[in-house]
Amino acid sequence: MLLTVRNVGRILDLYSVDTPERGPSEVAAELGMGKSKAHALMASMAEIGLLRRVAGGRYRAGWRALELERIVRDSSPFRPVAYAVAETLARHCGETVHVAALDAGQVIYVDRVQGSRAVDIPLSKVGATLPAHCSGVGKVLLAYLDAGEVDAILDRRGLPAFTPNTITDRDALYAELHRVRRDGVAYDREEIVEGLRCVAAPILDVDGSVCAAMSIAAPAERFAASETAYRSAVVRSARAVTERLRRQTELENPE
Amino acid sequence: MLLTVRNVGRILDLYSVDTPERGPSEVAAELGMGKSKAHALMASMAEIGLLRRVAGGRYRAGWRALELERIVRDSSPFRPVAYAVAETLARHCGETVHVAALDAGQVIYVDRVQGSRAVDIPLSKVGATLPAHCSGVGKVLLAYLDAGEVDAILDRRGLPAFTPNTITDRDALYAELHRVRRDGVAYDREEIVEGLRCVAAPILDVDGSVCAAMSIAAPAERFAASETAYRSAVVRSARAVTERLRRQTELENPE
DNA sequence: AAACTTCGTTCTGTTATTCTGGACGTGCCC
DNA sequence: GGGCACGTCCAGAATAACAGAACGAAGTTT
Repeated sequence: MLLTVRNVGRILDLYSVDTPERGPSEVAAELGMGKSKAHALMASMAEIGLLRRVAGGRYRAGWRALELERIVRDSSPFRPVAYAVAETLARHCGETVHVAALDAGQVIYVDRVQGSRAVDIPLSKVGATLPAHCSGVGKVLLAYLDAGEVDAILDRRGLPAFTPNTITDRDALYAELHRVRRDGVAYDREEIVEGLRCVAAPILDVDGSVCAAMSIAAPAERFAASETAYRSAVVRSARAVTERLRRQTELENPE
Repeated sequence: MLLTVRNVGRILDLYSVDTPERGPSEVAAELGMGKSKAHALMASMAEIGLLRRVAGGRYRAGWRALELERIVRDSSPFRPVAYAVAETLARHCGETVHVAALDAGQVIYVDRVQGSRAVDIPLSKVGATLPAHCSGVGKVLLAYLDAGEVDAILDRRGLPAFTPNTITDRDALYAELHRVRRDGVAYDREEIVEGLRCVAAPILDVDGSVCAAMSIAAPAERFAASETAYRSAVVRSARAVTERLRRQTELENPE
């Protein structure tokens, strides 16, 4: 891993919707590096459009994100398919449906569709990232990774607690991931937001690897009332995406 | 400028909607570097989420773009204001209205609103980048830069021709930029797509610097018929954005 | 109004990193 | 089944990045 690139990532990590602007000194202090190093990194990142220099020598997230977002959106084979299925599912069950992928060891919400009864979940905005150990989609995505990869992710990110239900013990998480592999579904039982539960299922790429996950999220009472229905619905929907992807590839590469 | 960061930028430059996937060898050949260097860079970029590793050790644009796009969108003060004004303007004139900013010496289209009579301009999709010397918005954004900065951009990007009308001579461009500063408007007279003209005006940040540009684009005949109307309309709209930004800041920081 | 702090930026020698070139294993095509 | 091209890994050689101090410019405090 190139150290300079890692530092680029650490600087990007500091930016969020709430803190959209930073200066070199600030970054240097937060990352424990010298001012001049932070400045060199940020000035360079500005030149390639990852950051942009604004008045007073401070730096904001750069415009290039708009271009990259378009490339990601238009070039991901499963995204349009998953979105269409998620829409149907959300209309059907009335809850919030998520599509998420794993990005640098974290869950990133790729799409979100709100059903008619859906409550707003501010944490799961499209493009938002969360630790993987505490959400249904996250557990699904971790469950099909090699054990070593999961270890590496946990080493880097830890198992921070969000509610009393969050799994903070490694062995407990491994046991949970084993169950997920066995059952083909993962639950989030108020492990990230109290009163919010969800059930998630894997979406498979054409090569059989798990490339994304889909989930239904609902308030705890409604979830308890419809748990089995939601469970089979999300499994069926995720399978439908997998299936459509397979057929799509067959159409493009007829053998 | 950190060399490693520059190389990250050069790799990102290679990605587009048409070529969303690359391997280390390919990148090494196109950028004139060793295979192992390209691999180290790409693997590192994947770890920070700028790229993502897909089957066969090939790399696609990474999910982190979704997060960054959201940060850019939600944290840019002028974007919501400019979008609202652009919408009104597009409804009024019926043509395509663009909002663009300068990003690493290139024009990036930040927003686009299609009017009722608008023709589709595939080059100007949101997030798309184009050289600055050949569009109305580009000339506006260059015109208010220091001469040295314009030189640096032209050194890096050159003045590629898209149509016979494209300005490819530096001195001719400098003269044009001088006119733009004097008049406060810039034209694109079929310099990027034959049959397409536009007129652009600057949007000023609260500190008086040009932070973006707005333009009306139309087919050459329609444009010729309404040139003076479009010109004053886009100037008025851009001023309206500037003015609203000023008032917005006053409200937030009352003195 | 003046001194002080804090910030972004620049500079230079020293240090640790990145780069080059080669080898390995794998999958694909001839 | 042999050869080619690819992604990945490794070790020495070359070079870029880092720390620390110094400068000018703002903004704040005295």
